[in-house]
Parts: sequence; structure tokens; C-alpha cells
Amino acid sequence: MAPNEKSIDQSQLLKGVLDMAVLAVLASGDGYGYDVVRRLRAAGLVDVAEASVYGTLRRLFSDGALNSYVMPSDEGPHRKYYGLTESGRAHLAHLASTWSDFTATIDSLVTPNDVMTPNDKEQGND
Amino acid sequence: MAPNEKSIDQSQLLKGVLDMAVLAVLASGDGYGYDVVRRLRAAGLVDVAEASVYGTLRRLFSDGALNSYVMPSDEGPHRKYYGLTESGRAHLAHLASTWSDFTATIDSLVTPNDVMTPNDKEQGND
DNA sequence: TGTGGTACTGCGCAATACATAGTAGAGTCA
DNA sequence: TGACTCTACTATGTATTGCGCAGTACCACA
Repeated sequence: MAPNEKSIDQSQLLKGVLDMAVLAVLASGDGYGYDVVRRLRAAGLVDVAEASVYGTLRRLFSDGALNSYVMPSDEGPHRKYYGLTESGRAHLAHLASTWSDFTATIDSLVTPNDVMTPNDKEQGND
Repeated sequence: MAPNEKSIDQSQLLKGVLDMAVLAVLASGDGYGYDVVRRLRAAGLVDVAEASVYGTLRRLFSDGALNSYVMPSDEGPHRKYYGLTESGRAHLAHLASTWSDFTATIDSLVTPNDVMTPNDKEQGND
């Protein structure tokens, strides 16, 4: 088993969460694709792929969650900045709420420390 | 927004997590497909589809994470019980660890630096 | 005989993260 | 000048996987 197996799993875990992660990053300041990638990696999503982020940005933009404007750069090609719209902010709040509920549910499933009835095991289900 | 929008999002969030959820359910006792579905729903995954669970069980089985045995039932057709193998238990531990890291990362992204800073702002990061 | 609940299987679709390759601007260096 | 690197973005195709839907089969009950 390779030590980077965790990274592989992360690809699947990211499904449905990248949107939220990108919105969260942009909530703390407008950014362009390349920059968002670096911010996500700095935050711990070290294996996130550029194609995934650019794809997500385009999807969110055409969804109305983001607006965008182009700025020239003297370090390279122009930069297409993205920022949250009102709808995007609402979307982020919605996703965060869903995420919170979801993780609570999963955690309660995975955590062996039972939520209750510490003593007796349920008698045989037929 | 329809009240079941959250359920729709959950389909994507489940990616990569259903394996863990199913293993977690079986860690607390062998079970057959139909039963696992009900246990997952009872735990809060109310919209999980049968096809997803059966597919996951088959995948985990051919992966060596589960063993299986058939038991007759007088309530209907036979039941194909599944139980964790050693490998399955290790897999569950691995997934749980990955999940824990992942949620910590995402939470730190979504939760602004300080849980709440009503109006004293920290200096803007670039 | 028909209806409904239980229990499982198979096919095909949809969403999405990613690999890969390509375009293009700007700087460095031989 | 040409090759190379870094930055910045785009397009295409693929793999994974959850799910919808249809089908099979067993049993109970009216």
C-alpha cells in the first residue's frame, strides 16, 4: 500500500465539497484560478488538481454564484478574478449547513462510542 | 429552495464515504443488504438508495473487505449476510482516519479564522 | 389470483475530480 | 534569437461511484 493512498481517497471525498471549498476561499477575498489552487493547497488540500479547480470555478460562475473580471498582470498572462455574488454567499451558507449535518451523521456512524445505551446490546434482530 | 435540496447534495457528499458508512454499520454486527440500508437510514442517511448499498457491498466483498454467508428466512427470500474481514476492519480504520483529516481540513477552510470576529478585523491578507 | 413487503441483481446514466495536452504571455540565459 | 521555465487558463476524455429503474424471486394474506 502506497503511503499516498489517502490522497487517492481524497479524490472521492472531494466530490461535492470542492464547490464549498472554492467558495470558502473566495469568501476571504477575490482570487483567480491559479491563486485559488495555491490557497486550497496551503489550506491542506495538497493534491487538488488545477483542472478540478478551474472546472469548479467555471461551473460556479455559470451557476451565478461567482462574478468575474479580468486584470492584467506583469508577471505573466492576464488573470481572471472571481468573486462571490450574493447568490454565491447564500450557496456557501447552504453548503456549509449541509456539510455540517452530513459530517455529524457520518461521525455518529463511524464513532464506535455509541451515542447511547452503553450497557446492553440490542437483542438479535431476526 | 426546495426542502430536499440538501438530499440532492448528499448524493455527491456520499462519494467515497458510503464505503466507510457501510463498513461502520457492519462493524456493529453482520447484516444483509436490505438491513444495512435500513440501518443507514435510521442513522440519518435517509436518502441512501438501495442500489448504492448493494453495489457498495459487492464492491467491498470483491475487495476482500467483507465475507458473506447466506441464511434462509421465513419472512421472504434468503438473506446474504456480510461481515467484516480483518482486511475490512483495517480498511475501515484507514478510511476513518482519512475522513477525520479531511473534515478537519475542510472545516478549517469553511470556518473563518476566528469563529466569530464581529467587527474587529484582522489586517487583510493579500 | 392479485397485491404488497422482502431481498437481491443488472443496466445505464449523471455528476465530478482528474490526467493530459495545448495555448499564450513574460522573464531568464546561452 | 531560440530554448526553457513559470504563470495562467482552456479543452477533451476517462474513471469512479451513487442512483434510477426494471426485473427476478420468495412469502403472506385476502
